[in-house]
Amino acid sequence: MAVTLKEVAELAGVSVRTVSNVVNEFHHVAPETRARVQTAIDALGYRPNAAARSLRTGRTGLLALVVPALDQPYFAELARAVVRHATAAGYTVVLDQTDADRDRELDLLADQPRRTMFDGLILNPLTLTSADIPARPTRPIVLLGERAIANSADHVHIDNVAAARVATQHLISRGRKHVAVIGSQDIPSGQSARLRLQGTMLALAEAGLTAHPDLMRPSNSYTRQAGYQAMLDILDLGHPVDAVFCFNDTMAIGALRALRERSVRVPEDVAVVGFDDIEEGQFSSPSLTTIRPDKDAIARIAVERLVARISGRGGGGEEIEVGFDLVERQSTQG
Amino acid sequence: MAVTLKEVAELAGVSVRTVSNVVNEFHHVAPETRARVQTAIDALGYRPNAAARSLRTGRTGLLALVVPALDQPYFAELARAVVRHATAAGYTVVLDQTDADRDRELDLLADQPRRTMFDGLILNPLTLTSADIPARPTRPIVLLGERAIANSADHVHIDNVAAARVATQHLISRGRKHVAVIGSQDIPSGQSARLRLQGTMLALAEAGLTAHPDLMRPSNSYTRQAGYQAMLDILDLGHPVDAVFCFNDTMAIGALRALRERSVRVPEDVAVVGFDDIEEGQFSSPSLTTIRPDKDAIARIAVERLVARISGRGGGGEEIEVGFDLVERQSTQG
DNA sequence: TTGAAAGCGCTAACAC
DNA sequence: GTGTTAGCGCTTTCAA
Repeated sequence: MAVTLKEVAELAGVSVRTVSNVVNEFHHVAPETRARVQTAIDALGYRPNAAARSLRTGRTGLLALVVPALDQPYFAELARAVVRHATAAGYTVVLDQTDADRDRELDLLADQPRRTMFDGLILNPLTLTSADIPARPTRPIVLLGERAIANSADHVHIDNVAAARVATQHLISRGRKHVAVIGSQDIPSGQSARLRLQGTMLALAEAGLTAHPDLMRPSNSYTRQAGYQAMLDILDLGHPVDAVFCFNDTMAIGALRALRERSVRVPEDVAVVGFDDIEEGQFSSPSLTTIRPDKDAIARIAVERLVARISGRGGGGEEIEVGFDLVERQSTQG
Repeated sequence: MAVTLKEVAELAGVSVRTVSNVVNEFHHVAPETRARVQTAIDALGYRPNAAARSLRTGRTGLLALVVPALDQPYFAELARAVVRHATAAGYTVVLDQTDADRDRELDLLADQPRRTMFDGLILNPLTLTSADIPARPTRPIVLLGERAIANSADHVHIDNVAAARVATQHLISRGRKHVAVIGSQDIPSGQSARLRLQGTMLALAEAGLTAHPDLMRPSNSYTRQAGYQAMLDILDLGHPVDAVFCFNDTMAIGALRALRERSVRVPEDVAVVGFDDIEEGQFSSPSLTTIRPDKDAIARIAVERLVARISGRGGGGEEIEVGFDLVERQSTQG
C-alpha cells in the first residue's frame, strides 16, 4: 500500500539507515548517495509514516489546544495565533472544546486514551482550579487565563487587576460617577473575574466612588446575549448610570445593543469599556473602547514554553506576565 | 517510563492478548479475568500508546480541518461545529489555517510529512480549483464551499445561486430599485462569489432591473475592513443606491459602519443583506438580515461522509447540498 | 560513511 | 476464553 523506507532503500541500492539519514537530514551522507536516494524517494512518492516515527521517538509533533468554545471571538483569535506559532515551530495543533464543562476539562487533563497523541497541552480552563492540575502530569502543560498556584504547569497571563483598574480609571477620568460592572462571578473558578472586580473596586475607591449593588451584574456566561440581558437589567433597576465596564468585549457588544434599544446614547449618556479587543469591537457602532491583552504574545510564549519543555529545557511552574493596553475608541469619547 | 500492555499483563497474570481485549472491549472476556485486568490497569495507571496503536491499525483517530483563517467568524463557527461532531464520532480534530495561501493549501493536500497523521481531511479551499485536487488522494477528502467538478472528493455546499437570488428578491420586494453588490471576484477560484453574483443578476433581471457598474464592488478579501471600504467607495461614486447585498456578513458589518459614518440610515435609506448568519449580525446596530446556511448540517455531513469513507463505506465524489434560510432582521425592515 | 538488526507498544491471526 | 507471536515502519546502536 504505502511506500516504506525499505522499498526506497531497495530501489536506491542502499540500506534503510541511509535513506533515513537522507530523510532526516542527518550526518554526512555522500552527495552522490544522497542524490540517488532522493531520486528513489521522488520516484516512489515516499512519505514517512508518522505513527511509526512517533512510536520510535516518543514524539508526535502535535500540540493540543483546549479552549471553552471556538465561536467566542477571543478564543478564535487566540487559536489562530497559537496555530500560527505552532506551525512555525514545526508543530501541528489538535483542537478541543470544553464548553466550560468541568468533566471535559478534567478528561483532557487526564490524558484520556484518544488524547494521548500530543506532546504538550495548552489549556485555557474555565471550571478548573489549581487543585485539579496534576502535580506530575505525563506531558508538559501551559495554562492560560486563570491563575495557577504552585504547580508544575507554566502559566501565561496578564495583570487582570491592573488592567481592570486602568479601564475603570479611564471611565472616571471622563467624569463618570456611576460605573456599572458586568461580568463578576461568584464561582470558585472565576479567578480572572475576581481579579478584574478587584481592580475595578480599587480604582473606584481611589476616586472616592462606591459601587452601588444595582450596578453590579454578575455573569457566568460571557456572551453577547448575557451582556445584553445584564444591561437591560441595570437600566430596569433605575439607578443612575453613566458608565459600564464589561469584563469582556462580547458582553460589551450585547450591552451596546441594549443601550441602543432603550435609546440611551453612547458615549454621551453612558460610556462603555470592554475587555479583550476582539476585532468586532472596531466595527461596532459606536466602536468599542477596550483593554487589549497582547494575544499574540500569549500565544507565542505559550508555544515557546511548551516546545522548550517538550525538548527537555525549562523547568515548568513559571508565571509569565504579558502586557496590555487601553485602546480608546468612540464608546468612551464623549 | 510509560506503562505498557506487557507490564499490565504480568501484574494481572494474563497474556497481553487478554489485556488488549479488555482495553478494547473485545470478545468475551470472563468477568473475573476482566476485573483482575482492570485492577492491574488502574493500579499501574496504564494508558494505551496511541502511536503504537496507529502503527498497527493504520488509523490515527484524527481528522484534519483546514480553513482560511480561524478569526473569520464563519470559519470559527464552522470549526466549532466540526470539532463537536468529530468528537461525538470518536475523532479528534487537527486544525490548520491557510490564510488563503495557495501553497499552504496545496501542501496540505499533498500529505506533507508532518501532516500525514490524520485519517481524513475536511478542506475549505479559497485558492484551489478542482484541477488541484488529486484524482487519487491518499486519504479521503471532503471539500466545503467551492464547487468541485468530477473528482474523488465529496463536496458539501449550499445552492449559492438560489441563496443569492432569494437575498436579492428580498431587497426588491422591499421596493428597492438600486441594489449595490459587494464581494464579486474575478479570480479563477472565486467559484462561490461567481455563483452568488449569478443569483443576484438573475433576481435583478427577473424584476426588470439592471446593475449599474458603480454599484458593483469586487472584493477578494471578505473582511469587515473590505466591506467598509467598498461601501465608502460606492457612496463616493454618487450613484443612487437604496440597497446593498454583501456576499458575507463580515463585509456587511463593515458596510453598516460606513453607512453610519456617512449618516445614511439603515434600513430607511439603504437596506443591507449579508450572507453566513454569524452571531455578530444578531447584535449589530441595526441587526443584520442575512442568508443562513445550515452550518451545523455542513459540519455534521462532512464528518459523517469522512468517517464513512475512512471505514471503507461510501464511494466519494458525491455532491451533497445543504439547505439555507433568509433571516429577516432590522437592516431590511424599513 | 554505510549496513545489519533490535525493538518502540500494540493488534490480530493462529493456536489450543 | 486465553496464550503465543509476527510484524506495522521507523530510528538508532553497534559493527564494519
